[in-house]
Amino acid sequence: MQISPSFYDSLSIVEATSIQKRLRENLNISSLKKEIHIIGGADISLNRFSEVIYAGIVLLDYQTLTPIAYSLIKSKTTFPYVPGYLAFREIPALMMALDQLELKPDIIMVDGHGIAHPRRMGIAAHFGTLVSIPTMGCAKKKLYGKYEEPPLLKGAYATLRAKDELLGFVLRTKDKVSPVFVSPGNNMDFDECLQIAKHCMGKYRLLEPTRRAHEHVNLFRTGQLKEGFHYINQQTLF
DNA sequence: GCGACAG
DNA sequence: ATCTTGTCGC
Repeated sequence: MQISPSFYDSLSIVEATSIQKRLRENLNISSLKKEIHIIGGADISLNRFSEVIYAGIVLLDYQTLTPIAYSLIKSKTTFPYVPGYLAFREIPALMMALDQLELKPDIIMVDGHGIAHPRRMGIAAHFGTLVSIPTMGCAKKKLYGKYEEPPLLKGAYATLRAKDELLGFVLRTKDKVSPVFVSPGNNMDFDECLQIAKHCMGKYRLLEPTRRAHEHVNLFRTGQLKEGFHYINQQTLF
């Protein structure tokens, strides 16, 4: 057997929904009270119409936002993309990428939503209930909730909410670009989520952890990087 | 019944 | 998500 069969692939949407409702009981949105030295960025890449998915987690030094190492895994998924159920499609592969890490990050930023989800179980929240590392989500588009457009200045933000419940934030990561949506996944609170997101803003629209993860899984899919765990050669100038 | 709808 | 040229704005 080349690829581990996934339990998630056998689920129906109805079954997936009940799993989300059950996992929601395990959510813990409270301060991580821990210093962050390494942050991980998680993302997946795939060819259209293919069941093969390329997953990756890139580790960055939190202070400098410099990539330190990365884990890449090629896997398969048959669970379809259905808004609200992204976790069932991507988590099995992300779990393999995490297991393969020889160095574990203090927190992980996942490409997708945390609790900014109809049942508060976006991929980052779901992943966070399955692993021992705090998680948060950063998505490029809204899935659930309402918000007012934040000012067009980098760093400006608005709250994302459902009824009166706070779900996350809509953050302008760069002047005059569409904002990103950040929300806690598990074992982190709202303020920390926002502070971390602001800390990770670079010169691009995407936050550095997810931007680097996206970059790496794409290089992997196109054959420019190899599967496995690799430290990044910190080349010294001169 | 009609929109909205992560990747 | 991925494909994909030119084009508009700063």
